[in-house]
Amino acid sequence: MTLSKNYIPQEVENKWYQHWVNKGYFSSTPNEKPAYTIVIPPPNVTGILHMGHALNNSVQDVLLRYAKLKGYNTCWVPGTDHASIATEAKVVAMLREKGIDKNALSREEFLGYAWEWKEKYGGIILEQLKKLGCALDWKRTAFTMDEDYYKAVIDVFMDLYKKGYIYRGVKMINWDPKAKTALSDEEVNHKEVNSQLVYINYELEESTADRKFVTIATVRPETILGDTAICVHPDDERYKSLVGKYCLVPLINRRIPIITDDYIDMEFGTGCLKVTPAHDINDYNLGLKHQLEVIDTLNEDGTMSDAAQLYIGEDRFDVRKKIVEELKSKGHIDKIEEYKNQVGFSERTDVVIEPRLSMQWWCKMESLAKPALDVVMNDEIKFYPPKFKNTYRHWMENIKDWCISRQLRWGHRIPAWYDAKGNFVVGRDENEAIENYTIQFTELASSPFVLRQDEDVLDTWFSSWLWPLEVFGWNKNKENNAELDYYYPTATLVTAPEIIFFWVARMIMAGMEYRNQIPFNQVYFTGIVRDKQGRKMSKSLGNSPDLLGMIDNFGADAVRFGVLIASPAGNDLLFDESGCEQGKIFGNKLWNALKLLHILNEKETVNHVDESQTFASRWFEQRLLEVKLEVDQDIKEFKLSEALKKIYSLIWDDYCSWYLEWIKTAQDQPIVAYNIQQANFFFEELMKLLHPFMPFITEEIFHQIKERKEGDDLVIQELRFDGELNRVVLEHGDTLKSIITAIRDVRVKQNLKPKDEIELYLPESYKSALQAIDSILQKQCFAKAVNYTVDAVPNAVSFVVDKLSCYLTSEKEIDQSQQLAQLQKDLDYYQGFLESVNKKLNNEKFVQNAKPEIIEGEVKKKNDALEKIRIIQESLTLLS
RNA sequence: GGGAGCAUAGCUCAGCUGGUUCAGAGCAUCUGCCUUACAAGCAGAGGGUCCGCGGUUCGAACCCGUGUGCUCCCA
Repeated sequence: MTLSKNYIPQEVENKWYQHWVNKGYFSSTPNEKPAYTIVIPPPNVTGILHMGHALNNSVQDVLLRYAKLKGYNTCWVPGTDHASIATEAKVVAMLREKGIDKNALSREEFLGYAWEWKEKYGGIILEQLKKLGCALDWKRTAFTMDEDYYKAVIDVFMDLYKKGYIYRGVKMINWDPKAKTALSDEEVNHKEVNSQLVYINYELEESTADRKFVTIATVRPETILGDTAICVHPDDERYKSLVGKYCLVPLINRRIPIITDDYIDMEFGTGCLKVTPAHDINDYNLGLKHQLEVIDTLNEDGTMSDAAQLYIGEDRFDVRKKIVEELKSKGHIDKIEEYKNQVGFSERTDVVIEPRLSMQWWCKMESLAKPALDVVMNDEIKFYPPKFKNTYRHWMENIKDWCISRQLRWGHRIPAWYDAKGNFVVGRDENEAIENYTIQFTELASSPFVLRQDEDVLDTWFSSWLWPLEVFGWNKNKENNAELDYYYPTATLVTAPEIIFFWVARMIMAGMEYRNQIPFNQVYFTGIVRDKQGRKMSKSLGNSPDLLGMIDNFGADAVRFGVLIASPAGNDLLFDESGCEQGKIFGNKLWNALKLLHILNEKETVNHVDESQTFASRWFEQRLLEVKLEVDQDIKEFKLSEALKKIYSLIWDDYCSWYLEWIKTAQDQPIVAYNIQQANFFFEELMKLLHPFMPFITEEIFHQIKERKEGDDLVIQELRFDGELNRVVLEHGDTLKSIITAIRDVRVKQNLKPKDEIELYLPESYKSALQAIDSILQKQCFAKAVNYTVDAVPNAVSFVVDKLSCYLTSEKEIDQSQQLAQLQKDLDYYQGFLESVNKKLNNEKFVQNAKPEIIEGEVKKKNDALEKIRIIQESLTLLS
């Protein structure tokens, strides 16, 4: 086998993904092993892969593949969400390009186009997840509008309606004038914007000598056309005389009363509030209280309605400008101030939300929320990081009824039917509705009647809250559902904190309501992906990098590396392409280690004759076990970047820089059989450990280490944790590394070339411990000999490693001054250190209060420092 | 307005129950090396008022208070 100079990901990634899928490695069926289940947070069918997905899915893939390594029967369910508002917007835009108006189409025609669109574009993101290497069980791919899923959503609606949770009612809702639909509170983003606070004079009906008008302040001057009162605080001395009188709305001269309410903030503006019950939630409540008229001056598309009297059919924002000009020219403006205020924007269309009175379907939340709150607060479901428990509790304790209807066509159509008079019944289908109608409205049903189904659909989250249940056929197979029993509750949900209320909370509610079981054991909230400047990556900013381009450029493994290395548990992630670069370079390092192994495998082998020849392999075996244990713990705590860093360092530093160098032999020299055998074994183990993070290259290397039988693939291997850690061997390894590094440092400082021969002297007292490693030392340091001595060595460079005083001699001249300076520096350090330790030990209070083991430690430190000072002073005497 | 979090090397971040495994890692920087796996590399090194101030303590990056700056969530 000849290997290319560098690793070329493009040549292997597709091949292995195809192989894994063909072999069915990702598809799971219940068996006797424990299950480890993840359901993917279903991306929108409109979605294409962006950084958020890359992070989220890389994390899930790591967790899943790691669980596989630990012997679980893993199942990761893929799928997509129909995303009613986003998809409908896409379809409408597509139709517009074709010159088709949505409103000219029948419902069926529109849905025809929508399905066509979904079939064409809806699977793109899933294909992209394959590129990323995600070990998804494709046979289980689900869609929230699949036939069975659709039915489950309708059945849940029916059930909650029967339980009295779902009702119909007129309330102030968030209206999206672009999508022309109601939104839930969670779909509204509040942003601070620069506005103008316009002070407008309303003429009094009965003006007096000193007062002809009242002045109100508003940021929405166009809404004055819907005003039905002016309200002041009952205690406001300025306006007491006006209460109960009337004034006139400018331009239209509507006569409106001046009322009082202690809701008014006397400090804000002029202390006079214009009341527009149709267009503000607070004004609406005031209106209810004071029985004010409600005048809806806006159409559903955000233009002025007939009721506005003026500017009919013109857009609300155009009117805002025009009306100010008109008010100005007619002398109604007192002044205009710059003002910052919070404005709601639609999560999906980003247009300014209109508060609007509207008849909608609602779901009562209180009794659903209670058990869902409990299971999180008592840690039955664990949140990582736990700080999100607070957020969750706050929302759950202040939960409001959920507006579940949307004035859209793409989605689950509300299963309610109306007669000509507006009476309604619910039913799974028309027949059931008719049946229910004849029961509920017996008299009306006795003469011929026509039922018409509600035109609206349900909120998308009203379907996705069933995701962990219905992907396993919860509603489809109500009885004896072995799949659901086996895979549910799922193990881990990996998601963004942004959808904690939208989705996470509601899945917990659905799980508790319908199975009295939590839907997942733990929730890991990933951080928000930001760019180098710390800005959130978003479509609108256009600062999300082109992921497929990056995968083409660096390879999927490198992109995963770049994302995961920057992803500390629960913190935001500052993404920078240099991480991918590092991943690519790491891949290349692995490739080169493989090449060296090939070379070593070709060598003649010899059996070892003494233990020091196998020390390297015995040491690395311990390091490997040590890191496996640490990584295992890190992954349990979702410290994925920590885990990856440890594996990276284990491979690059311990395996490549130390271990392979230690066992390597000169070109014409044979290699110790035990070492080369272990080197291969370790490399395989390292590939297993790294595989969850970088699946492609590890699989490729696994197959390049040696010829393998059909079906002997890395992806299905299990990780071994053999034996107990031998700390003595690890310490010896550390000592060995320290001595080698110290000698290299001396060489640099003394201008000794790596190949200038030296002779090494180590303390006699450590002979028994060090002899096991001195053959490595000799080879690595290019030492002619390793000697043991009790005395200081003359004409030598001395250096201190741990508690060892070492000397080396060379043919070449030693630079005394350099050596002197170094020793003096060391001496100063240790004397300072000793002083600080003595300070503690001489402090009575320290000795009284500190724990015994701390004091013991300080005494030990003191003795170590004294020993080192003695050694250094001895060397100094020798030099001078 | 209410709540949560963050501030440690030039950059990105670790740092558990207060004590030397405490001042760390990676990247970047500097120096020397074309040493036959790897110059996408090897070897070595430098680099910090642990945000400011005050307190608790024998002892504080860590605990408490306070100020400043930033981020997020909710209304």
